[in-house]
Amino acid sequence: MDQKVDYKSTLNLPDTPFPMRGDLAKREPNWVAEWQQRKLYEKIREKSKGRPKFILHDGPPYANAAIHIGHAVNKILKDVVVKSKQLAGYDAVYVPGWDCHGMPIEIFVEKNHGKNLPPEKLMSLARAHAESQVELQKADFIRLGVLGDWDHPYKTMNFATEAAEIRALGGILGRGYIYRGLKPVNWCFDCQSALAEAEVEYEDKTSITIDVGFPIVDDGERDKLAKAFGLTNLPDGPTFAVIWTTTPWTIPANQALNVHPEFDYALVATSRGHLVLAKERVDECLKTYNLEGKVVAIAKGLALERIAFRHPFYDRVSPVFLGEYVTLDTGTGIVHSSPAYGVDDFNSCKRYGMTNDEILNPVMGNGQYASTLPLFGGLNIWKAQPEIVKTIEAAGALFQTSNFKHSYPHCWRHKTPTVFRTTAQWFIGMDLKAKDEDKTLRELALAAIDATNFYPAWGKARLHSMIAHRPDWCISRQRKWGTPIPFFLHKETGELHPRTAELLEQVAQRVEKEGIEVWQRITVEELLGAEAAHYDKINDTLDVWLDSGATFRTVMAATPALAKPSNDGKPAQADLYLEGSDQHRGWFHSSLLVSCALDGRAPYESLLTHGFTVDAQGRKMSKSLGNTVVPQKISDTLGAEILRLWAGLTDYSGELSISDEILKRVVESYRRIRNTLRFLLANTADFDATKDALPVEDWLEIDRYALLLTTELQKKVLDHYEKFEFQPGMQAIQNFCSEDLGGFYLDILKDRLYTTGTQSRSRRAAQSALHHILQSLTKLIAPVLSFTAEEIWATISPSGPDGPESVFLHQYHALPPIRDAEMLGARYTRLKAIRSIATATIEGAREQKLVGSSLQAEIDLAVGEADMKLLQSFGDDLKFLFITSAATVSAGATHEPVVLVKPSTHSKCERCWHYRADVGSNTEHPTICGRCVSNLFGEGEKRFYA
RNA sequence: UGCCGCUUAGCUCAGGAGUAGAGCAGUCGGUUGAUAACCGACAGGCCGCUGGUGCGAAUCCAGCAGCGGCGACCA
Repeated sequence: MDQKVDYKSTLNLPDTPFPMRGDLAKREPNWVAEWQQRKLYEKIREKSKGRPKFILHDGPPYANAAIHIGHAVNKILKDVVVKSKQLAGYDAVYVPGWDCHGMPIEIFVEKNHGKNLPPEKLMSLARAHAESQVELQKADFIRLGVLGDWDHPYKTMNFATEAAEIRALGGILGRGYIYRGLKPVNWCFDCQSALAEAEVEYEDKTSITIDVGFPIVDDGERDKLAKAFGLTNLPDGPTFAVIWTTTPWTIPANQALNVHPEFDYALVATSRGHLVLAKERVDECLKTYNLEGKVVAIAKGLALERIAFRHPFYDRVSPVFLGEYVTLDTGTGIVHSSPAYGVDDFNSCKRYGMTNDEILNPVMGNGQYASTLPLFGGLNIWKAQPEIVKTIEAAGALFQTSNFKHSYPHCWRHKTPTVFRTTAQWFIGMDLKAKDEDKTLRELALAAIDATNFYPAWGKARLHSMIAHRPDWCISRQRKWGTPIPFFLHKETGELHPRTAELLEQVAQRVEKEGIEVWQRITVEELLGAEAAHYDKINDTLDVWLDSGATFRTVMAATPALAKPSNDGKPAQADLYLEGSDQHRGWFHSSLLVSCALDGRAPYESLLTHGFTVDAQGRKMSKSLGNTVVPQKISDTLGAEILRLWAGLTDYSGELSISDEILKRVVESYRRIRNTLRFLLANTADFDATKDALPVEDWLEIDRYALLLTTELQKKVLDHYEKFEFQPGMQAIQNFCSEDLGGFYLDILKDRLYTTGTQSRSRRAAQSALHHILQSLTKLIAPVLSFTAEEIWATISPSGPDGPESVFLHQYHALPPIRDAEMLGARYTRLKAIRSIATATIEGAREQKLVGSSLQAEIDLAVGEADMKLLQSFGDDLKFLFITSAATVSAGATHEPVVLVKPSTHSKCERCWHYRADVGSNTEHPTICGRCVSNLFGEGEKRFYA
């Protein structure tokens, strides 16, 4: 053996086709395509038959425009939940859905094809547009690695769903919750429709404010006013009740003035006559009016009741009504009341006996004054405001005008200011009781909230207070692209047709076949025959929030895959609804009300909420700030896997911040996890668990300890997953890879894996442990790092005739039990403490250039009695634990171990790199040590601990 | 304006009355048999601010600030 021997080739070095770099952006689309081609979702369903179902019912995104980061977060979290439940042994079904009716699509169609299209034309264009948007978003969702029944998603515009919604409407009506009422409702002039609470958002708006004087009507009223102020006569000259408003456009509809019964009102003498103002507001008002004034008399608001003033420019009387809602914060303490355009105004006027017919409503649905309105007919109300101010001024009634910035309701679709407008609408009454219920709908909903689990817990208080305070739900819309409210009203009485339930079913059957468009074609005669002459057909549509709010019934209960067995005759609840926190007033809310109206309980057992995405500074994402992060771009550069890991590593209960730096950190985390898994793969490449695995009892001690750490990790992570806490789970995995594996077990293990006999017990024991760790970790990361887990799985279990196997067809790994867990934990906890002292000391020696690699060092550990016993118990294997060439133990003077490091004086074994006295002891192999000779040609070294 | 939540190292997050923690990033070094990887050491924090109760507060209490959310009839 004179020739140089290639000992390196005798080592068992890592070997794997699994690349170090994921090349995610490029390779992910292949996985996605493969999942689709192999019908993975269906295979999982097949395999899970008979297991308990876990239903995460998808909240339908609105079918409009490409997805943004918020959509991505939501879908990824849903996917992580579903997969974690699937791996936990459930049949975790996921049927994605889309919200397809409603304004944005209708607006889109109007923009592109013009207004005033024939209804059926509009609807077919809307349907086609919605369909295209569903496809667009679907592709983006699939690209994120989300598994679901993408071939059979639900759409609220499916004929069957539309029909089911009409039946649900019938159900709610049948239970007695629906009524028609004349009320002020939120109104958007751009929608030309009523809006629900959830469709209104507050934005800053600058309004024109005016202070307007309403002159006292006549001598009779002057006397009453004098009396109210305890005067015998009202002083001569003009007398005004002065009001302040931020909505001059409501002045033409003014029909009353409101004062607070308890407040003091002053009669103030000024150069412009006598003014009635709240006493507390006098000084400030006079200042703004630039007037000197003197309080002549004081009266309680109560005394002013029903005294009549005159409208500033119309020949009309405006009486004083009492209102508790009047405040003294701003204004004059007197509020002008236009019952058609304010909730309080409406209520107080009704209380004073005003009939519906008496309420003036000169503003049309499009925001213009009716042509019949004197002075301003045909004008847009916002544009008319300066004119109104001028008119008031010309009438000598204007005391002040200025601009005022305040928070004001806006349409969340159009972003334009909304108003309250009194119209006849259909409502679901919050405080109504069904015939067989002793609780009101509101009470039912509150009780249902109590019975629901919230993640995080504060969601409960939030939804509770919303439901407790919300007004009745206005469910009718004056639009076309929506589920019709197919009612017939009696022309004289305004009553619903007595056979409404039956008629609804007839319409539902038609809709089931022809879609909601059919309502446009159905004539009154067709359904009512001879009665037709007495009935009007309603053309309102339903609020889209009812579409999505009813999906637990129209979709979940109607889709066999989503239906869980029910034990009480009512459809089973979903296990979970998971949406952004804005859905407390959206889908969580509407679903709760519809479900309580129909079934008297919530449609879900648990609610999970996540926050919104913000940038690194915590600012909201907005196009104008230029801080938006586009999911498609991340998928195409870093890979969707990075976005998934970002979601998994972020505490989603608050805001989720994302930025380039944050993503960079996520990429680092990804590499760490990926490379650890790669090492496990590479060192078990020649290991066939079915043939080579050793029972735990035959492993070396440190292998059992590694198994113990893995068992603890898996338990911890699964406990977190159970509570939908992915961030701490993923962080634990990351730490496990760095600390327990990279920094300890794997580092120590390399010598044994590489140098001992390929099939030796020592090596097979290590591989047995690595096998279990790999199995466990791969499945633990799979919910979040789905692509990577699948790639690992394909490496572990190569393709069968059916293509590569999927990790998602499996469950979390069942780790073998460990008998001596407690003892192992104690031993190695102390060992690691001693080890960190040793590594620090070796580092010191390295700095002094005494040693380079730790294998150049020999250490002596001077320790106390207990530690001595511990360390000696490792016998000859002790050095392996410290990755030194030798490790001895001696009695130390102190309790704390003292480590002595010296460079080895022996030669370095060419093969195992240990410095040993027996290098060259075998003359046939002069450059390697006795240990290597034995491992290569003899019985192999005996190891028991490491 | 009211209520709720958050505020700990450059980043993501733990901890929760008793001498500040992890991972990643940074710096330095080792290794070159996980190599665009791996190992080690080091450095880095008035634990948002101000008070209070404790022997002792990042931790409990009060107030304030910033950020976020929700609510609000400002006619």
